[in-house]
Amino acid sequence: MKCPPTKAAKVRPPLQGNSRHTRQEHSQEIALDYVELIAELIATTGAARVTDLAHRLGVTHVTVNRTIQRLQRSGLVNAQPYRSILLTEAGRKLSEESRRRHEIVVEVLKSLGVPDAVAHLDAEGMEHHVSRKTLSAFVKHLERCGRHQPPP
Amino acid sequence: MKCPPTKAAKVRPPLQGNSRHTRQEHSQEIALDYVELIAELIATTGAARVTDLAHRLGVTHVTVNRTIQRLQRSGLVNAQPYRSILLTEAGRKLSEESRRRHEIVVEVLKSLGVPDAVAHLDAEGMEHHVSRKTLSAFVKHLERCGRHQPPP
DNA sequence: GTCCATTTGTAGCCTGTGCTACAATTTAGC
DNA sequence: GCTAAATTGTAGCACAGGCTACAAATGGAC
Repeated sequence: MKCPPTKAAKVRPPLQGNSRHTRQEHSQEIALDYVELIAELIATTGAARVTDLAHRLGVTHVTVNRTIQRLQRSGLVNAQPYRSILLTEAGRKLSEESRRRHEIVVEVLKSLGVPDAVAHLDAEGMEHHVSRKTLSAFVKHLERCGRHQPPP
Repeated sequence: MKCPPTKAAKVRPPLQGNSRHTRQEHSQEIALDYVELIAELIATTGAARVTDLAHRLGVTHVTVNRTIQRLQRSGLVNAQPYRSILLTEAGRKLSEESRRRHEIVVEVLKSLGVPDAVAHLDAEGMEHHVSRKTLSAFVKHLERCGRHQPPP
């Protein structure tokens, strides 16, 4: 025989210590980037087109296309062939949360003396790794500093 | 004909805006995690074994094995079959840099009121996105706070 | 020295992201 | 309405990271 239950199907590895970057998290980060950018494009230009996304993300339209397909499968966007990409309710919610998070991180970086431009660039990468607790600590810090932070 | 130079071989896309997460960066992050962990294991247990790495990273030994092969190709580690993994000079240097960066991020988070445990977890993800300039702003901030930060 | 558990390595599969090349559709010009 | 350019979609490749299943080596117990 070849494949017995193998000891209770090996439920899942223990995942002790740091178990982030499970590839799933990586694609989740990418999903957030897309959703955020789609929201921005719709807000500023009225539509989220594949070419624009590709341009802004620095990838080809093919990559965008396939990622959009994946996002559609997971219910974040609503895309029909040859038409502008729309966000679902879930996608819109996610984009707003992501945007707020992004702005908070930027404000915190600036409050620590990081130059504006750098703060925006770095926040883009960091924001996906800021946990709930850290985020709330950030908000409290901004309140202490008397800095403006976006409403929840 | 099928494949003319296609307009100067299309040197590279413009990459305007945010062009991070190019998959290359992702694997670079993973490389840093490995190198850092290898250094830690060697320091604490005397050897970096595949199984330990797998355990700590929350992946199977197979994944570790292949990643190690990749790291060896890029000259960061020195691995021989069935023997403990060693860091090359480049790998050691990278791991120290990474470690210092990690500690700075942790200290900054703590100085902002993030609980210890959370700070360590979040720093792990954030540290790879902290640019040189932001890092130096962090160091200055820690000096202002009178917090201890690791030497360069 | 032999046997068995642990550790390490290999084969082969899936998914996700990147690409080039090419096909189909839309849009704009006429 | 027809044609050409731009946009979007599809096919098929490469590579990295994840896995299971299985093979090989190492290291102790005896």
